[in-house]
Amino acid sequence: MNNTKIKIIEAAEVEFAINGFSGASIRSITSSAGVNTAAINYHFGTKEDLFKEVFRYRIEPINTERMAMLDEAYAKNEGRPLPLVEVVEIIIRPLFTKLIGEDSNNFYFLRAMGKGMGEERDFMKSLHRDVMQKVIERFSQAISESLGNPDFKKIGYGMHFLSCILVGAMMKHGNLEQMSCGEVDLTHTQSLIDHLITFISGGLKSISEMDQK
Amino acid sequence: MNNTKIKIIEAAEVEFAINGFSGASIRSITSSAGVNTAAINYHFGTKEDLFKEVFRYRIEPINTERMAMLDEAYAKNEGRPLPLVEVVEIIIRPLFTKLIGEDSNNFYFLRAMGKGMGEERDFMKSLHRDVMQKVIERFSQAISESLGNPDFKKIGYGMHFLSCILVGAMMKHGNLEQMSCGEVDLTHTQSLIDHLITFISGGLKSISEMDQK
DNA sequence: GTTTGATTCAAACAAATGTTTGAATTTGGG
DNA sequence: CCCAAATTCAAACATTTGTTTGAATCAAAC
Repeated sequence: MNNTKIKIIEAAEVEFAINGFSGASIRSITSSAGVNTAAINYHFGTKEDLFKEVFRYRIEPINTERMAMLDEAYAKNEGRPLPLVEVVEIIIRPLFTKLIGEDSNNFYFLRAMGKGMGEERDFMKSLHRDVMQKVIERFSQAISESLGNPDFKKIGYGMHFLSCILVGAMMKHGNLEQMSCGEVDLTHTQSLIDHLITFISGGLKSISEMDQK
Repeated sequence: MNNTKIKIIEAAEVEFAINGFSGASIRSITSSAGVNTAAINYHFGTKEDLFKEVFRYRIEPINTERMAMLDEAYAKNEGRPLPLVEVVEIIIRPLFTKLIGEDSNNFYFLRAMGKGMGEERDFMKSLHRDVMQKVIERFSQAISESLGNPDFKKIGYGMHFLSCILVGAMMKHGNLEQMSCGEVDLTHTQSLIDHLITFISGGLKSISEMDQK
């Protein structure tokens, strides 16, 4: 990919992370990328197109890895249902570790995407559908199996909470000054991942064991 | 409170809910409230001041009720640690039920606040600190007791996830067209509350039982 | 070296932004 | 009824917004 395009994408991640889609401006992105104001429209089309490109540029390798890891785990288990924590770990780990070391924009990317998921614009909804739907369906199925195929409504709630907590955690990850709840240094990615996996697995298990009403 | 002020607050909730703080404009709020463009600046000061007022107007009664419920539960239990689900329920239930029946802006308010919590502007950080800090500290303590006072770091993570999941759930609550994961009708508040309480309690419990490293 | 296509640039575009102004209107107490 | 304060209003303010334009610059192939 073009040099200018990459500079724009990386600057855009930072701006989108801090200010969200609406709050980030073309000029703040281009000036911090050190390119001309018109460069975004020339290379990407519109501001929305830029956001989509940033989203895809980062999330697609993550989703590819997730799918591959799930395939591999199922192969190793000869098609039997996987332990719940294993499935949850496959959802979470690539999200936080894939980019570490490759470049340092990782923190910003997660926050940008977390905020983007909250946007209710049409382009964001269809982007989410295009990029995430297959992955969500696949992992819903895997989690359902791990939990012994409970009522499907429970899986729906579980996946909803899982996505909520990931969006929330992504939005705040790496942002040290963030509010919430003292004491926790959200830049310690490894510890965050461990606790996230434990929390989500425990939550899903509890829901699957709920009394039916 | 003045009639115009209330009309503005209610219109602002809707606009902030759909478009976030940056995405909502003074003119869209005033025109859907049926008041003059200058009314916001006259009655509230700035756009930020309006957001703060909306936030306080809704969240303060909720927090008052939360504190009262916690006091009452402790009194009934003669000061002994409460069951975890009870504490979690006190955090969650007032958030979703307080406004139901009183008016129908409830859904919008939750989404507006959920998105607002994601804003990284200074005014939002200090607003959060002013309005939420005491409540968070109090409930951190209560949850810690319910879990048998585990390592404080675990409570930190737990409260972080709890806040993440609430923000995420609020952001999407009542927004039917939302993405995420089919099958779940997020407007069925009662069922959502039950599942939320179960999920969060299960997650917190799992974290408290984690191996120390 | 010339030519062709891709890229960059400064400048301008119209529209939307939050806020202010000062005159008009409404309100309520004396 | 009158006055003074509070409120509403249309209009304008200066910025900022996303996007477009057309000339200038660059790159590479012939």
